[in-house]
Amino acid sequence: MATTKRRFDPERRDRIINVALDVIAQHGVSGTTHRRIAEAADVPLGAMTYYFEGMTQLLHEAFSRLADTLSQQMHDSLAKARNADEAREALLDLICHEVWSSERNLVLVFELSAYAAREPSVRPLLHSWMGVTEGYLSQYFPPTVAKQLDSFLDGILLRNLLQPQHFSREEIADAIRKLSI
Amino acid sequence: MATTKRRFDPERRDRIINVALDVIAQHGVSGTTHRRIAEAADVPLGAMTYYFEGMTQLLHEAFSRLADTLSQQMHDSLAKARNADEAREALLDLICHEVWSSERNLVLVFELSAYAAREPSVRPLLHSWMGVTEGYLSQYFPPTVAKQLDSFLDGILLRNLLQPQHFSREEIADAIRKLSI
Amino acid sequence: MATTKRRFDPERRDRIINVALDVIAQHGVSGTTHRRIAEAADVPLGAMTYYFEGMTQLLHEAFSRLADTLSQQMHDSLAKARNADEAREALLDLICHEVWSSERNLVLVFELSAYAAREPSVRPLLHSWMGVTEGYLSQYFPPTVAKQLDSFLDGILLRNLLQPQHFSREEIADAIRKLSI
Amino acid sequence: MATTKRRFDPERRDRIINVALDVIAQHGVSGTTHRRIAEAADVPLGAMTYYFEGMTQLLHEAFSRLADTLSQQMHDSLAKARNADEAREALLDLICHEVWSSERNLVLVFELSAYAAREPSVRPLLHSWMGVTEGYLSQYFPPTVAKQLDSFLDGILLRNLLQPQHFSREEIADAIRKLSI
DNA sequence: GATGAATGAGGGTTCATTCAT
DNA sequence: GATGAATGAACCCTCATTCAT
Repeated sequence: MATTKRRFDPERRDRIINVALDVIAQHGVSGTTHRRIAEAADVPLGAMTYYFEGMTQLLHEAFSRLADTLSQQMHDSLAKARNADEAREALLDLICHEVWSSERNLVLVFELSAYAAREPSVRPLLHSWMGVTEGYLSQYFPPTVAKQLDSFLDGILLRNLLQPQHFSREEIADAIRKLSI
Repeated sequence: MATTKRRFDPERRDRIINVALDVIAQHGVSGTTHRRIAEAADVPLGAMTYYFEGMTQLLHEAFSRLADTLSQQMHDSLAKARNADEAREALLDLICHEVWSSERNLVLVFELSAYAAREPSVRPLLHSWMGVTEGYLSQYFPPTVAKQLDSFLDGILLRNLLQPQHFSREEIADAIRKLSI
Repeated sequence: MATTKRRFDPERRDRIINVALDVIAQHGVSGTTHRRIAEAADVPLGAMTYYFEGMTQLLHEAFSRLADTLSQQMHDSLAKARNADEAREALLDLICHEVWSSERNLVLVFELSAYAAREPSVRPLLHSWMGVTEGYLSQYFPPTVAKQLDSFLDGILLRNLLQPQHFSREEIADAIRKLSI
Repeated sequence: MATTKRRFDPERRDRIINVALDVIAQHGVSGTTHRRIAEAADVPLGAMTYYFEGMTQLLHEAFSRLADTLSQQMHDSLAKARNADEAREALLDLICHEVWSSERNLVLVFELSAYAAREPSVRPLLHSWMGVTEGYLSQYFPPTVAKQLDSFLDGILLRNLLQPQHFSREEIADAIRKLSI
């Protein structure tokens, strides 16, 4: 068969990382094994420790990529705002539609958080994307308000994942307004 | 032999559950094994599946106890409030001192959240304690405000765990005030 | 509940043995455990080692009972024969209908045989019922013929268990006739 | 360290199967464990599930090999017969000397039979070698006679294993003659 | 550079058996 | 006499990792 042939695949390392995130999202860190990733990525088992020092390093790289992706997506959403009103609107869009509408990302953020909670060396990854919102917001709001808005945002995410009925856009808009008057 | 004696320890099942939470807090769900729990609880390995149907049931019971404990602690903090002002103050205390000052609980909440994200059957556990705050707050504030305050609270928790420098009590009080005017 | 009450059950030991045979028939010696028997017999687990020295003794007693039962059934079938012709007919009935029509017995005989093959101390159990036929037959046929008939009978049993399409009564009758002319 | 060396042993899988049969012969299916086989085959425990899907598959392969071996041995014994007389003689040799003189094989056949009695998926293995004799015999005798002879043969085997004093060659020859006149 | 074969440590779980009651 | 609670040994199996190729 043709497909059995050894493929030249220079981006294999990259693909493994992405697949690893999929596996984490589906089975949790606890259910993430070399074997499962290798199979899902259609890569020989030996490749796992060939490309990565060990499971720990692989997890770090995967979570690192997650943080980058999230940061980038948030950047894309918030960068176009040019005043406080547009920032509020961008924030609203961010929560309701774009980044966080994907359950995969939400789940991964929890896995990352739980992992970071026990592994201080990964905490910077969390700061990297958790700080993005605050950074952009502080262009238009005082630092304290930016922090408050950011915290509220995070709280919404938590609820959205875990509660069946989501916040309405109106309720969120109202809170943003009150916090940032 | 002296050490061969059968021990009489009627609260062993209970203790195992508590120890299990410790192990989860320390090693994560992914690092939680029968063997580790048994050793930490000073209990023979065979006791694990003697007292619990399997690892799954043990995790469920452990998380269930966590949810109960949290609910109870939050109840104790919030129940004494008798008007909106006291509710605000109680909320503030809750965040800054009591329940959430323990890193153990914070970590466990993340583990529970990540676990619940993939295991719908445990989600009710999350609702059970996440709803407590909202319930009490809605005695003194309109429903929407109660939800907003609750979300803000959750966001604070997330930050407190993951960011080195915590919110100041003043900043939190300010946000609560603005959201609940 | 009424059924939970401790019953006075003087024949419990007996019942356990019978149930043990059922369990062996269903799961094989390899799948026969104290727990399974206790559950099937509706008897506390502790009773198993209370009534029986150990698994080995229990197996011996169970197989012993099997041998007795088989001997008795064969006796009942063959004892009424009063001449060579009736003996032939009884033999035929034995094979086609009575004892060996039950798959349970066939299966148990194989389990017993396999067990006896490795455990010389149980072999006498096999002789006890395998000798019955030969004993009765030797009343009407020369010793060699009796042995030949008996062997043929055993071969038929083996085939009946393992082959889908059984011998016809006619074919068996023919063989019996030829061997015992 | 010297003993840490990875061994190159291309026929290991094969050897494991053979050793598995030895273990079954010695301890029965019920006493056959990965550990015992691994030790007897001088192979690490992990190799058991590396080479075989699980215990079930290993048992199937082992019994499958047994059936093949038996078929082959019987084939070798019977194929050279060129007429009814030589077939009778070959059959006699088969019973008295060659295949069935090994107690190991006899024991294994009982284990296989008992196993097959509860596991329909292995029954074809039994047919494969039980049919060999009948196949060869039917070249020289009518179908019914072939079946009768085959059954008689099987009965002899059963007795040979379980009874101390074996049939004499003369008695067997006599029975064969009478059945196949 | 890349991989499939192989391993040993450790995973969850089952079990016959013991013993205090 | 009888039992339920409890145990430790052994079970099958999975895994990250190593190493010869």
